Amino acid sequence: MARLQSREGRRRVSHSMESVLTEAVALLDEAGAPALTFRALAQRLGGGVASIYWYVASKDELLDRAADHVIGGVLADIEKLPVGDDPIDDLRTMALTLFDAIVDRPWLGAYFMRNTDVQGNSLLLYEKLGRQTLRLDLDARQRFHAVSAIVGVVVGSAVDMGQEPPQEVLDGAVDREEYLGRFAQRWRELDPEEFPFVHEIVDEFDGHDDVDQFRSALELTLTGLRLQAGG
Amino acid sequence: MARLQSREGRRRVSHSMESVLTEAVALLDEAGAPALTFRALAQRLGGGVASIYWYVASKDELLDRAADHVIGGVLADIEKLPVGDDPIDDLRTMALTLFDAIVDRPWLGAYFMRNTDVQGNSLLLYEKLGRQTLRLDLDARQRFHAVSAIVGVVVGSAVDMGQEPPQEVLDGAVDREEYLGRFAQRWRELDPEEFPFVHEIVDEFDGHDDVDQFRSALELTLTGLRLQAGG
DNA sequence: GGTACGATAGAACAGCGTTCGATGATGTGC
DNA sequence: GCACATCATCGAACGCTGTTCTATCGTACC
Repeated sequence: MARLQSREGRRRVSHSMESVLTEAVALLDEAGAPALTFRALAQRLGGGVASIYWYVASKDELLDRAADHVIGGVLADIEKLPVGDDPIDDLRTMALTLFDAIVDRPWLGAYFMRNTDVQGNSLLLYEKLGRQTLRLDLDARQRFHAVSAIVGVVVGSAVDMGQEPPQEVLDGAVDREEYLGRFAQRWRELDPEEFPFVHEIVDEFDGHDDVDQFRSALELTLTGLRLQAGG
Repeated sequence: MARLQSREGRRRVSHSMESVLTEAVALLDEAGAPALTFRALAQRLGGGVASIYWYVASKDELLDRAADHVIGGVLADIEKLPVGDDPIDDLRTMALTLFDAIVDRPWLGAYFMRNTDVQGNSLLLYEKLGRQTLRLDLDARQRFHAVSAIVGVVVGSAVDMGQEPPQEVLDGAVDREEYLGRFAQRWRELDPEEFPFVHEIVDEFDGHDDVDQFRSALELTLTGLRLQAGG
């Protein structure tokens, strides 16, 4: 795709929507949201800054499309999943797949399903989730709310967990374990009379597993949903 | 508090942590996250930009503290609530109070409970929520997960709903109703064969009430929790 | 009254998203 | 083979941002 030619002057590089999004996501994955700048992206693509504006109208649109690009991968994974007997089991599997993608990409939460005009994959994923609720004994409103609830749990948990850690963790100077441990330590020093709950759960918090935490939250919602659908 | 004096030169203005946070939150509430800049804040306080740095070390810390400032109000509201017989009913009320505060402040979701060192109110709120779970028949891990789940639902729903609308809505040129209606219309034009679920719920989506949506999501989680606690 | 310190502020800096105008490359009609 | 419109690219500039530097003011204390 890259045809470059020059009489003697500087190179011209030709991109494509695909390559722009791929490199944008790569930047985000490698160094987090602040690393995605038009200048950094242009350098990676070997071109000029303004060229990117031929593909997207703004940084917001770039992130919308980058998000949808990632969701495309998630969607492909989800479509590979076997269809089970129990729609709620299928919902759980799909939610977990989505969670895995978001938890490593805190920026994704804020842009998921933000503008379905340019986010065809997100809409398809939404449809895929919703289709499971069609197999349950619910009315339209309950179905709408059910999918919203599941997406809410996924996004909420992922945002809560995946927020950009301070620089020291990103650098690798301090690992996540130790970072959490510091907070735990601070919590342990609180007055037990004033903070009985914090003391109750501090050991659980210290060194806890994000996926476990998410699974539990999801399970509560799915249990509620199952009950609503009549067992 | 504001003592100003000058022989003939320019005024000097004295602030306070309180006034800095109050004005910061006011800016955020009036015009959204992008409106909070150090220059805008300084002008509002009638002082210079660099003065703000005497109170906070960075914009991140400013937002951490602003978030906690708002949560302080939420906490006060929650402490006014009567203690009921059913801890789950109390959890619902508290979650709704928290939701109300976050839904109008999308930025809050991202900064809530981010750094408990400077967010004493958030920690107190977390404790308040958690204390309800102490009245339930659960183990420590379940309690930890329960509170995480509730916070996740609140933040997830609020972030999903409250994301900064495009400029036209913020200006008031287009109201929220119409903005949602546009998406609904686009959805109605999709192929019903390919998007059966979207068609099923599009009327629910169109003109839906955010609070209803959140209540439903919360109810699913609370139902699951009640079941987990043994009815 | 000098002096230390709490608090304020203007100016400058690097980096950001975005816009502008110019220019290279490409495909079409003749 | 050549003009021409269009697609795509790019460097430079603009206004804005968070942040830092350095200088200064005002107050309380000995």
